[in-house]
Amino acid sequence: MSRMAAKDRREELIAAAFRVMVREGVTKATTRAIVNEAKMPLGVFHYCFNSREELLQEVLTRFTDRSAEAARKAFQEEGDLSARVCKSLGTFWDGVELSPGEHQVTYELTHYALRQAGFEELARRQYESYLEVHQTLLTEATESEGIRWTVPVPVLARYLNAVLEGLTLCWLVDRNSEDSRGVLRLVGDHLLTFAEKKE
Amino acid sequence: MSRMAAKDRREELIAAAFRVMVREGVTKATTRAIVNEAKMPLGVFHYCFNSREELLQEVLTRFTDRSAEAARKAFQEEGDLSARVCKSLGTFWDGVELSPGEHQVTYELTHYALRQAGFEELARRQYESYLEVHQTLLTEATESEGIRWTVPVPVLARYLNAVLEGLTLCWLVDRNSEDSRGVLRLVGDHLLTFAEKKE
DNA sequence: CAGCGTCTTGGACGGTCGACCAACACCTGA
DNA sequence: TCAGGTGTTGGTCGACCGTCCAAGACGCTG
Repeated sequence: MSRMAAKDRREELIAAAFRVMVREGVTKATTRAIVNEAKMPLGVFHYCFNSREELLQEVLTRFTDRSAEAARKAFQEEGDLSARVCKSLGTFWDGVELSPGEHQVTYELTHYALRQAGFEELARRQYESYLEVHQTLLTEATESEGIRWTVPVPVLARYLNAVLEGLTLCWLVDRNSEDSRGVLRLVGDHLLTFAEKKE
Repeated sequence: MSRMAAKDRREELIAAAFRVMVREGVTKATTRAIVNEAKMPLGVFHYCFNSREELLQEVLTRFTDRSAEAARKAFQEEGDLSARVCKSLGTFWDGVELSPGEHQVTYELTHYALRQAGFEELARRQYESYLEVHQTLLTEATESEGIRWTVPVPVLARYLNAVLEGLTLCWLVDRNSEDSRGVLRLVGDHLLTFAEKKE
């Protein structure tokens, strides 16, 4: 194998682990499966990582950041509040249907973290990040649209997060897009009822 | 060990597996952990089950039935529609906070089933059951309250399922009861806006 | 009592896993 | 040039896993 800095190999291993997880699930992402995906000999693994858990930690935080980034990108800037909410939800959902595996893995990682001693904090950070993104976007809308929310923003954020996560999970199982989008419309309209013109 | 019919041992093993999963997670429920929990020698396992997967199948379907039963029980029969919806959601939530482990396992089993070749159908049946319970209860309310829903019942059922599952998942991670109950109130009120007096 | 299903048990097999290590190859700077 | 830090490699270790089996114990029936 051509010589490569340990740092670079770490990144490639993380990317390989990412692919394996999306394709086959978290439990199947063994050290051997990962180095095989990266086309590296097994010995490389523990030269770059102290343990498999260290890799998993890294992957989980990247997934979390990735989700947050995707959510932020889904947030539309143009049009009136109604159009923006509708578009944002639609864009989020397109992402789900486009890459179901990635979303599936985020759930698996959460449950893995909840059961792994010393990993609970990572799961907590994951959901803290989710909620924070929703809060930020809700608050941003407040300023740019000249409205205020008639319900506490943390509650609204949790509501949105719950619906989106629950809906995604259900779709991952039964793939019923039509009803799912119906729910999305329901929630979008519902959200608008909490927006009140300022003054 | 005292003599016992294979059928009875099966039930005890299923119950033991149930306990191990709730306590330590699905992946930790190995054949050895299960027979140990049941205080039986290892050999018993494959005398009662053809494979570990056969046990898991059994446990998953029981969990599914159990959830459906719990949901049906949470459905309140007394009072007007508003009080019933409010009480039902409250009862469901009390169940979540009372036994988080059980709910956590249902998610783990879902994701396990989605990744296991030949098990996808079980996961599908699980969520089909969830949705069906919601539909049934919504339709029941239709008749006993003399109303009709202004939104297709399957969409409403999926909405409820999504919120409850997503909210539970989020709570399992961050244990924020206050905001969770706030969301529940939001959703309860929202649901009522879809009820329309008949004629 | 003998015979025969049913149940019990401890041990063993092959496989996979995370982790580790000694030996070697390479590159750089003194 | 050569010594020492850095990267590479294949093999190996002990642990744990699901599964299987032989040998025997039990209890009913004829």
